Amino acid sequence: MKKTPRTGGAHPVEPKADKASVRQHNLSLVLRTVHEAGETTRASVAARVGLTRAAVSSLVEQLLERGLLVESGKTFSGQAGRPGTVLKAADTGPAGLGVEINVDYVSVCVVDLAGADRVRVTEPLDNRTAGAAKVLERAARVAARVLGSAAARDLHPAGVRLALPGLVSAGTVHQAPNLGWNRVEADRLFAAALGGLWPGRPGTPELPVASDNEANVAALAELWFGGLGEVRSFLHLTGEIGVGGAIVVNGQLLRGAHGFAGEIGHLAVDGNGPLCRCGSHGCLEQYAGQSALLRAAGLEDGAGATTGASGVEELARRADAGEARAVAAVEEAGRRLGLALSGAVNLLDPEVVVLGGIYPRLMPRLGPAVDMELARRVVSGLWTPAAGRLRSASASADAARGAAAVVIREVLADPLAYTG
Amino acid sequence: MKKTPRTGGAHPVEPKADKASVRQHNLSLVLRTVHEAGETTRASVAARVGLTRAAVSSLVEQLLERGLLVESGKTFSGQAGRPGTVLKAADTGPAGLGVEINVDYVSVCVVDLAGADRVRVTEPLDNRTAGAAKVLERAARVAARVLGSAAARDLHPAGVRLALPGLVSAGTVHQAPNLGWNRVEADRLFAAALGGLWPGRPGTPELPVASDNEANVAALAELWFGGLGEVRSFLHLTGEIGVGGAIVVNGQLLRGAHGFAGEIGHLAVDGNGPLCRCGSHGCLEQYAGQSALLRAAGLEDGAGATTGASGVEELARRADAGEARAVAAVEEAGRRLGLALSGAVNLLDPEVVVLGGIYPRLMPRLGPAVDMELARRVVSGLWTPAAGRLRSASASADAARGAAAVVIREVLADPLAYTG
DNA sequence: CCCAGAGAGTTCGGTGATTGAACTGTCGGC
DNA sequence: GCCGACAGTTCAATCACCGAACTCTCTGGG
Repeated sequence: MKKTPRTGGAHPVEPKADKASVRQHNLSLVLRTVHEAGETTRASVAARVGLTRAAVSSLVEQLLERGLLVESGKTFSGQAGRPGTVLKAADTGPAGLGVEINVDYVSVCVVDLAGADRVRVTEPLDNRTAGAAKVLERAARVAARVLGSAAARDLHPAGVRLALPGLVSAGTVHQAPNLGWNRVEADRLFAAALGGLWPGRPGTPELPVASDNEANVAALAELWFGGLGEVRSFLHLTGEIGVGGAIVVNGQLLRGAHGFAGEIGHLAVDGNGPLCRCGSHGCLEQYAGQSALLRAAGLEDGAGATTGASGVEELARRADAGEARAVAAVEEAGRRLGLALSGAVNLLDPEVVVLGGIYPRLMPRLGPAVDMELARRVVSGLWTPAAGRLRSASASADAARGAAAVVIREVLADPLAYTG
Repeated sequence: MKKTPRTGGAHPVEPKADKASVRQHNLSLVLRTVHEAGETTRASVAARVGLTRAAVSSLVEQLLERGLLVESGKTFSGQAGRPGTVLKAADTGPAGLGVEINVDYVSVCVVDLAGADRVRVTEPLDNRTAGAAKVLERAARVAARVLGSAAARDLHPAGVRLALPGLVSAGTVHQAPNLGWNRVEADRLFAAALGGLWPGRPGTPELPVASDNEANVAALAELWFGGLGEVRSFLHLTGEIGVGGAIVVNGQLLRGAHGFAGEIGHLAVDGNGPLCRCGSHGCLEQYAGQSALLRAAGLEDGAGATTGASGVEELARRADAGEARAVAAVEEAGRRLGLALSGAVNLLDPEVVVLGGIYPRLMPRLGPAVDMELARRVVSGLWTPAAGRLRSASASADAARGAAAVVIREVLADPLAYTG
C-alpha cells in the first residue's frame, strides 16, 4: 500500500477502514456476486448485496473498464418492465494458473474469472526418480506451453499456484515422502525455470509463484466446483499412496501455524501398530493407504511399475463381486478410516466428510464401514448413516483446478490489485 | 438493521461496506487498541492503527461520550513536547457477566471493559443431583446477587454468558454427562429465573443470555488473560472428571458446524479399549481422566464424596515423591494424552498445546511423557520437548472470567450497539 | 529568562463513495 | 395507446477520513 508505519506493538495491527477500503470491499463484493450467480443484472446484484442500484452501477462500470466483467445482451424475462443488462465475469483477461505435481504426472490448468477450466494439459511423468529441480523444470516447461495456449485465448494468469503432495510452508516443501523431496524451495526453483521459458507480457510484473499442499487445494476445488451445495465446513480426505487431508471451516482453509494442518494420514489408529515411514507407529496410512489396501486384498502393489490405478480398479471389481478377501480388506480399511475420522469429527464437528482419491470407487463397501464406526464413536450422536454426511469427492474437482482457482479468488478479493 | 431484503440466493450475503460500517469498524478498532494497551494517548493510537490524529480524536470523542473510554490526566514522559491525554477503557458502564456452572460449584463474575475481574462469587453446590431447572435457578440467584454488587459499582452487564460442561448448541445443552443433563434449554430457563430476581435497569432491554461450552470459554480466558503472549492458535485441554478440549485458531474459537468442536476427550486412543459412557470404546477419557488416573494409581475415586481435588493433590504428592505406582499412572496417562494430542496436532498444527484442570499440578511427570509421544508422532518434525510447545494453563484464566470476557468482546466489536 | 524544537491535540477545507429521489428507457398488458 | 413495472442513470446531499495549518505544553539550550 504505502509506507507501513512501524507497528511496534504486540499483535499485528488490524487494518483501519476508509473510503478506499469501502470501495475495494464493494468492488469485490459485486464481482464475487456476479461470479457466483454466473449471469445477473445490476438491479439484482443491488437487491442481493443491499447497495443501491446507483452504487452498483458505479461499481460495475469500474469493473467493466478493468475488463473483469462483461455485458452480454439483455434479459428477456417475459416479465413486465425494462429488461436488464446481463453481466458475466469476463472470460478473458485475468486468470489463474494451477500446477499439480504428483507422483506420476503433472497437470497444469488455467481457470478464467468465471471459474471455468479453460486450458488443461496433463502429462504422465515419473517424478519419483528425477529429483526436485528436474521435476520442477519439467513442470515449468508444461506450464509455459499452457501459458502460450492461454495467451492465444487472451487469458493472462495473475499468478501461479503449485499443488504439491507434501508438507508445504512459505514456498518450501519440507518433506514430500512420495516424491522423495526434502527442504525443496519449490517456489523459487519453479519461478526461475519458468522465467527462462516464458518472458511474460511486456510491462507486466513477473508471475508470482506460490505453493500449497495438494490436499488443501483439492479440498478447495471440492468446495468451489464439487457438489457440496450449501456446505461450507468439511473434512476432505484423499486416498492415494498416502492419505492426505484438509480442513475447511466456513469456506476457509484451516492451514495451521506452519501450514501443516490436515495431516490425517498419520493419525494413530493403533498406538502399537506397524512402523510407518513417518517414524511413528500405527498411522492410518498403514491401514487405509493404497498399498496397505492392495496388500490386504492379496493384490500385491506391483513394485516399480505404477500399477496403482489398475490395482485399485481390480480391487473394486472384486469387492463389488463380493470376493471375500477383497471385501474384508476394504471393510477393514473402512473401519480404520472410521476410527480416525471419528476423532477428527469429534475434534472439528464438520458438516460433512468428503472422501476422494481411490475411495469413491470403493464406496459401496467402504462407506458403510466408515459410517458405522462414525455413528458409534461421534459423541454428539448426530452422525447417522442416514444423514448422508459421508460423501464421495466430485470427479471434476481436482487439485490443479483448485490451485488455479485460488489465484482467481485472490483476484476476486481485490479486483483493483490486478488491473488487467 | 432494517428490512432484510429477501436473500433468495445461495450463501448468506456478505455485508456491504458504507460510511456507517467504516465508522463502526474504526470505533471498534480504536476501542480495542486502547483496551489492549491498557493506557495510551490519541496520538499513539493513531500511529498504531494508521488513522490520522484528527480521525482518532473524533472517534475517541464519541467513545468518551458513550462512556466506553475515560480520560485520566496527562502523560509526563520526560520527553519534549506537549504531554498526551491518557486514555483508558472505562471501569464503569458496560460489563460482561459470566456464569460457570460446574459439577460441584457455581462461579459468577463480572468483567469490566478493561478486562478486569471486578466482582466474583463462587458457591460450592452439588449440581449433580439437583436437576437442571433447580441448578439454573440457583445459579440465577447467585447471578442476581452479583448483579447487585456490580450495579453498586456502576457496572451494568450487557449480557450473560453461561459456561456449561457439555455439548452446547444454540442455547440448549444437548448432553452434559457430568451433570446428568439432556436437552436442557439452559438459556431460556436461566433467563426466566433471572428475570424474576433481577428487574434490570428501567429503560434497558432484558439481559441477553447465551450459553457456551465450558472448555471453549476456558480456552478464551487462557488466550486473553493467560500467559500465551503472541500465541494466537492453540489447543486447550482441561482435565477434570472428563477431558474437555477447545481449539483456538487465529484468536478465534473453532466452534464447528453444530458448536460441538473440541471434543478431544472421546478421541479413540485404543479402538478396542474399555467401554466409555459415551458408547464408544477406548476414549482418551478412559485413560487420562481424573477417575482413571486415580484408579490406576490405587487412589480409588471416593465414590459419592467429591474427593477429586484432594485425590489429585495426593496423587501429585506421591508422584513428586517418586512412588512407583503413582509415577506409572501419571506417565501412562501422559503417553495416552500424547497419543491423542499427536493426532490433534497433526490435524490442526497449533502453535502450542495448553493443559489445564488437574494437569498442571502433575506436569513434572506428565509433561515429559506427553512431549515424548508428541515428538515421536508429529509428522512435521517440529515438535521437540525443547521447543516449549506444551504449556500449563494459567491459574487466573478460568471459565467464568472467559465467559464474561466473551460479552466484553462483543461490546468491543460493536461499541455503538451497546449505547450505555 | 527567553526561545527553538518536539510532540499532542484541534480546526477546517477537500475528497470521494454511498444515498435517495427524480428521471429516462423498455417491456407487458389492458 | 396508456399505465404500471422494472432497469439503469443522473445529481445533489451526506459524512468519514485526509492533510495541512494551527494551538498548546513541555524540554532544553543559550
